[in-house]
Amino acid sequence: MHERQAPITPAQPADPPPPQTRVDNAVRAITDHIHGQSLKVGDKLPSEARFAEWLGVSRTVIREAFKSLSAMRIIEMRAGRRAQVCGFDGSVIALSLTHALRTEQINPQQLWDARRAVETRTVALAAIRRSDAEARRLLALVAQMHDCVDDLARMTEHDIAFHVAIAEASRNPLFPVLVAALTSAMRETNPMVWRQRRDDESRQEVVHAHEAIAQAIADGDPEAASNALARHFDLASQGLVMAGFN
Amino acid sequence: MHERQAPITPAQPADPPPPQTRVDNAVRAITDHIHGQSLKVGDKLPSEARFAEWLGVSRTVIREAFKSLSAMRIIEMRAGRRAQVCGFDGSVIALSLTHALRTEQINPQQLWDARRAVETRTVALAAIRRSDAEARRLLALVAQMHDCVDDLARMTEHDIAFHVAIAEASRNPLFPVLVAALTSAMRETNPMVWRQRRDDESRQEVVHAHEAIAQAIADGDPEAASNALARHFDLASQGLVMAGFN
DNA sequence: CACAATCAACCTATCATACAAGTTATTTCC
DNA sequence: GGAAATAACTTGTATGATAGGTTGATTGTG
Repeated sequence: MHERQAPITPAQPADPPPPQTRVDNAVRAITDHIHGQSLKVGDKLPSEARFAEWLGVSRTVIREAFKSLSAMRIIEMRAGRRAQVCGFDGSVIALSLTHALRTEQINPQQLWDARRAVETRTVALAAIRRSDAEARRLLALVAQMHDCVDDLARMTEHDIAFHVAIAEASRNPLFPVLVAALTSAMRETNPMVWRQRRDDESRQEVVHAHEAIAQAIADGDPEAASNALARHFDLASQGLVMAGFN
Repeated sequence: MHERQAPITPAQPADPPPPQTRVDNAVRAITDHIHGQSLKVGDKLPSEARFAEWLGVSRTVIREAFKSLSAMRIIEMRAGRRAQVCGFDGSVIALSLTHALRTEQINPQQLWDARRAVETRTVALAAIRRSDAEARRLLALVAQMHDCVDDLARMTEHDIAFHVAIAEASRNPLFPVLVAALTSAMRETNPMVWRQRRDDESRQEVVHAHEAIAQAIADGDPEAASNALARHFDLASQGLVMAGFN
């Protein structure tokens, strides 16, 4: 009779841990190299052949290891030149989330809630830390949104740009990345929500919500910014329900 | 004289977009297949050979595409059996963040701030939505922390488990993933912070902060939970400064 | 000497083939 | 009918070859 707390995460049927392949080892060796040599963004890695020799495996193995790291945007590969350490962006996270959405492991509602958590902080920080140029830029972005309430694609891009711009003004490089990832993962579901707002008035309402956020940030009022953001997200949530997500 | 708004993101030297390789195409074809066939977690993919035939490329190309997707945990590969669609977990995000930390694209302070943003919401939601079993579990986890203030490794694992458990109680599957990712990315820097707290008293202080959070959640008091969390993060921030990050 | 064209060396992208080893479905034997 | 042997398939790795991109050195020229 084994005592054990009911685990929240239902102990998976526990496939025995997949045996480490040579590619796995190579991946570790390569990341260790990057870390060990303190390589920074843009630094070049040794060639595939070199690693193959060092690790005593075929180039095939190194190739797959490189590709793995390239997929995770840890390195960047291009024909002819040596791989180099890659800059940090949200695309991996975005892809991961997109896949989770498509396979119904999470739903849009939950994604919006995560955005709410993150952006509640970014707007507040932005209101405090934004530069004047950033304030102007936010207002300009909102102005542009007015012009494309009927162009779904452009609207979406402006929307993403707006929220990322706020995150940038928060002066924490992690936030633009997270916001970009969470937002762009919604690219596939957002159109359905937007289509719920048929009349112009209803659409302008959304733009006005953005306007209020931009204004509050420009005013340097974190409280007002949070409130405006909350209103924006409530609108979105309302749209989600109308579109049949819940 | 070209007019243009000063871009916040310093327009990179703009390498021309890397030409699409066959592997890139294969990756897209495979994800399209998953999406198109509405494959769900655990579903099997066609064999590498099949894809190679369909796309008219060598198995090498498909292999690297598979490995890419496997690195992003979109599929899972194991010798002998066909690849299957993979479940969503935070390990990709965690790896991405770890790499960003190591290459000094972000710093621990910023990571903590992102956690603060996310967890401020998870504790509040947990206080509202937690089941009784989850409340008991949280209190039990804290109790275990008392016993290992001198065992850095166990402490770290308990700490992560605690915060993830809260995120699970928030009933949004995205949150455990995000929290796990953000938390475990700190595995490398946390020890340095912890070592700043030499005396037992100072360490118990940290445990007590956790205790307060768990109690507030058990009491179903979101306000108190947020406050307790804020206190916990202030303590951590203080530790970061002592350890020389800022 | 500066500068541009040329070339050699190196590197990645892809292919074809081969074989070992792990999994799964089938068949065979008791 | 059930268990063991086996066939068919699949992934993991190796080898060797070639095409095409990149880079830096060389060379020729104004």
